[in-house]
Amino acid sequence: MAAILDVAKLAGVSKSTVSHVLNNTRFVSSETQRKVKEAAEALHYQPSVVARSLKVKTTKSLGMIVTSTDNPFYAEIISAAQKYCHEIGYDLILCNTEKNPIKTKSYIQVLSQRQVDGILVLCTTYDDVTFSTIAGQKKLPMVVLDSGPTVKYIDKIQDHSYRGGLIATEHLINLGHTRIAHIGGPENKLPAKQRFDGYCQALRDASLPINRDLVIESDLECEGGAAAIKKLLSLREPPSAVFVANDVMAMAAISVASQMGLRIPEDLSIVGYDNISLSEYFNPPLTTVNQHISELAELAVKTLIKRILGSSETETVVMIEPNLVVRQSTCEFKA
Amino acid sequence: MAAILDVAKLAGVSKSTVSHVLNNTRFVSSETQRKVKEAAEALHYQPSVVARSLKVKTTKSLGMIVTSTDNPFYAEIISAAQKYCHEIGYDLILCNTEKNPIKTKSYIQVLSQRQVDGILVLCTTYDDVTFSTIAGQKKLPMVVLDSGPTVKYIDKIQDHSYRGGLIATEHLINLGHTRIAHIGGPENKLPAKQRFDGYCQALRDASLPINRDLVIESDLECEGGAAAIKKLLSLREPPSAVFVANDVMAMAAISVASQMGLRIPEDLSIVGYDNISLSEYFNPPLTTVNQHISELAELAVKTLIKRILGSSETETVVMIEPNLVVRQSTCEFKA
DNA sequence: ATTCCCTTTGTTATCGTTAACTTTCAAACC
DNA sequence: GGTTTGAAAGTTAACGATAACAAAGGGAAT
Repeated sequence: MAAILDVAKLAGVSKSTVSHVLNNTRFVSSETQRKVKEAAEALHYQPSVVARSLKVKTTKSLGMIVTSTDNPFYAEIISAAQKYCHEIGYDLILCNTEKNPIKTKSYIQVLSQRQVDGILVLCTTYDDVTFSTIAGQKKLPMVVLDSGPTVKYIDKIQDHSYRGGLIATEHLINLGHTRIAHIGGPENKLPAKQRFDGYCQALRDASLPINRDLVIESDLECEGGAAAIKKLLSLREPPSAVFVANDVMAMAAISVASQMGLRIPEDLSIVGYDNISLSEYFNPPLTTVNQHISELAELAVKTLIKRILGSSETETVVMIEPNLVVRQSTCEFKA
Repeated sequence: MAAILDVAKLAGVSKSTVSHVLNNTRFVSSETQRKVKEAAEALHYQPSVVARSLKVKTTKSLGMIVTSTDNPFYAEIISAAQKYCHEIGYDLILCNTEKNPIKTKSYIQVLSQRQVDGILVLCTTYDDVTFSTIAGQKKLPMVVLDSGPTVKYIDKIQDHSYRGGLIATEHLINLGHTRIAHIGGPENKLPAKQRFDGYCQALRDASLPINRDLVIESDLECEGGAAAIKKLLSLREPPSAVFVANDVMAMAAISVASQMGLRIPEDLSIVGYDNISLSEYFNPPLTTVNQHISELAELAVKTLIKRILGSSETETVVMIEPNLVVRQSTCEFKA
């Protein structure tokens, strides 16, 4: 591949002139500019970002660490983040930890060796203090999306899950339900905890009892949702509605409830959480809490970039307000 | 960040010795090894892959160009590809073209400037001859997954969509259906065309007529699937079964058919294609053609690496045999 | 004691950029 | 006419690794 020196020779100028015309970084006469551009064109010259990175000590690349890239919720965040990155001239290196702390550690090392300018951390289970240590030690900007406690050196963007849990449950209450179950995520994950708290608050506000038999802590995966709904439906007095902490569990729940002969929503109302794009086309279309996935992702990238560009304000945590989108998996309670 | 020279100084040896012990690339006395390792440890030394890349002219990174990263089928391929890449020490730079040729071009340029060692192209609509030209010109290894005609310089991995279309349709025929519709993908995409061909062949084999009213060319997205099923169901003589060219369209089809009062599968059997992980938990669980997504992705990466490592055999196209997984969205035809 | 060889480690050019520091040259000024 | 000034472009030292080449030193062979 042609290097800058080749272009310089062909154009009959020095390397630095080529660099300057291509980067518009100092005045060059239009005649020289023309020659340089023609030479670059003729040689199909592509500047080497690796050489450039070495010199300027910045790679214009970001790492993204995710527990699972094929879960639709994560996939949509990745998609939105990547899209925004490209718009502002950054590239994204994708890392999938599969909930494995060893892999997580390995990815952090890889990204650090690749000298990414910053890291986006999405809902990983790696112990957050370690992240903080690394962020502080290496001065590697990080922002956490969705999960993880507030921690030093790391900004955080998440949806306001407490509000989400609240409005989801209120919706069910307003429909006349009183036995409302909850299938939650791992309670050591903050958003899951907050959704549960919102659920509890809504019940309390309505003077409804919080029945521990009706809340199940699960894993945010289909399998967990399926297992949880089976448990709930085998109760002596099963719920008439359930608020599920994410869409894929909600879908699985609907699927197995249907298999068991229940009609959704007539016999059982279900509200999910996330508003992944498939929820609109589920059977029935899913009533769910909209997390504003792309806004979330975009804001995370923006925040990270700001940090990379040198902002040194203390860590911020931003919460995005969710809203309920009512579709057909919920309806009025009929005794 | 500490550089190799810092380590060398602290250990009291030369840069090359440090490099050699860290890379195990020539004999170093164990005493010296110890000193070097200790120094590296003490300084939290992380070698710079950008400097290394500049010197060795290889980045150990791959680009992945995809039309849409949040479609579950693509998301699962990306996930599998990324996972395998990491296992063999490569990193993945993700690029999402959103079917936009301008973006595609821009990504190719970005990846080339980043000196990725190779590119994985997934089902993009960018004109394939251009890809071929670039692959040949820049000597940038590429492999195409899923879509795109066979073209010079580029290996291709895909599932055997003709067989998939055949077995899906045979399944419906064996269940006694005779009015079998097809919702296909864009016919300029080879796998879509092949699935349709398989469908036709199965009908012919069973001496069933191929009814043009019953086949609809769509876009492989939910919206398209929804529109297509509406059209089919408004026919004077609607089908009793439909073979849909991918899972998300099949899901959308089931969803709207249900909304219109049809029971799935009693009133309408539907078979999808892909076997995305959600299909198992759809309502009802989807009968679908299993594309062996992770094998596909892994084989693509393997093929690309082989090319990168210098294999110069002529372009290969590998087809992976699909299989049918029968779940609950299909059943016997009852008049 | 000189030479040779082998083991172990050091020196240095290089990869392709960027940018600080020079240089060149012509017009303008006194 | 010589100095100043300023515009335009050139020289070169990094950036951080790798690896080809070189060298030092000790033991064995002559």
